[in-house]
Amino acid sequence: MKSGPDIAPIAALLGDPGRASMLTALMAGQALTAGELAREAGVTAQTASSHLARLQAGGLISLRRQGRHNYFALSGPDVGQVIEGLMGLALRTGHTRHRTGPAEPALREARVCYDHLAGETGVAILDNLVARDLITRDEEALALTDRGRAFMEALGLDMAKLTRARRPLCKECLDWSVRRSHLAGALGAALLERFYSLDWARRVEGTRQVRFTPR
Amino acid sequence: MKSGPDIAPIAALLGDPGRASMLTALMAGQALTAGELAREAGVTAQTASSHLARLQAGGLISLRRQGRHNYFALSGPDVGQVIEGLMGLALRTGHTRHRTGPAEPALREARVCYDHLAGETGVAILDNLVARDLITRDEEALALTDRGRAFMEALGLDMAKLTRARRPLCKECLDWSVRRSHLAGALGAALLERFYSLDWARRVEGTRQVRFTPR
DNA sequence: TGAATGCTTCGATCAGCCTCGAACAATAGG
DNA sequence: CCTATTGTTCGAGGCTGATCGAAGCATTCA
Repeated sequence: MKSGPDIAPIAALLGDPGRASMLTALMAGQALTAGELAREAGVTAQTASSHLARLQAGGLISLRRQGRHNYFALSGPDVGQVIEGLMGLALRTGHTRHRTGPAEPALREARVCYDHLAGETGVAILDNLVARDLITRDEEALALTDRGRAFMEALGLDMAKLTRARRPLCKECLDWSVRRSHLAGALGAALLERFYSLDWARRVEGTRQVRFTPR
Repeated sequence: MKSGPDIAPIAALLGDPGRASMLTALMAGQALTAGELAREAGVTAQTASSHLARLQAGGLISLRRQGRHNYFALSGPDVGQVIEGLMGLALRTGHTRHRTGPAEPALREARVCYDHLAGETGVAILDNLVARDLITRDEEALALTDRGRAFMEALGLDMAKLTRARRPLCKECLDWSVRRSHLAGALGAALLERFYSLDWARRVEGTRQVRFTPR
């Protein structure tokens, strides 16, 4: 009778607190070892191993063996998109985890959303780009202008390469903390990468925080 | 330690086959009674009642009592967005429900995605609008042109009212069947509504299918 | 080669919850 | 007022799955 994609098994994978913690940790975009993920989720190594095997079987994460370490990462940006969407839902429906922890203000300020910049800084950057007419935002839809393209090239981005990629260049990503959009897509990812290499920004080890140097 | 939104309880709500079926049925955008949802999910009324109470407690659906009927509907467009995202993930990771049912081709052709048009027809319409320069698509980001605005007004849409609404006017929504974007947002919803009132399209009772009259 | 580290598999336990039968409450219609 | 319809609550049964202890592989290092 029923047809089409079956969301229940995938949602069930996201529905366990341990697995949700692991996936949230992987939202930072970098691969983590099984041990790190176990500590992140607050479970023993055996339990984590079982969870990770299940997530991998479900196609949500990918495994890369390297010596005696097993590095796990999200299997694609779409996984991150769904998780961010769920975070927005969780916020709206009041499912917040315990009282607001100490690290939260910093996360609100600037954090990594899988592979691009999120938080108030991310939103501010997009606003700035729009104000300078480097990106047009017509009713929340984004497009890079010719001037914007030149600006990005001047910044050292290989726009031709970005355009060739199948991935959408500009994409809006709704921020669960600020409730406004920030820049995602191939351009968002490339920009953050460029910030790192220019040393305008640095990751805070082991978290999703991003700290900016005076710009 | 942990902070921020907690996605696990919400994902767990989506992770039960019965509840997933109910929510998928509600993706059609119209409110359904408890009995209809029970039939949709293939469970008894008692079981459905328990599921619905849980979904409501979780904030994913809203209840409206009307006589002896209880009408349930998704609590907002964001719920639909997340479900569509999960459908895309399910498709990519190969979680399809049984063999392709008889109704699937029709759903692929044209269906309702919460409140706007999806499927191959939806994608084709967006392509057409772009080709006629009524909407610009720069790297997958959408914006209505002045000509497009005039076109929509000529079609009988109250653009001033749509612009006033807080909801984004043009938004892209990734189609899980075609793997390309179709038009969502306030304009997408208004367009579908207009198709109905012009009798260019009709809903197939009890499904998400949309059948078009010769246009 | 032996020891240590990182991770997985196996087995057993236990809680959570999905399910439905039965009973109860509320509403519409005659 | 009585009955049919619709929906919820209660209780019991059954099953999946989360969890961890113990043991087994694989890899690195001395």
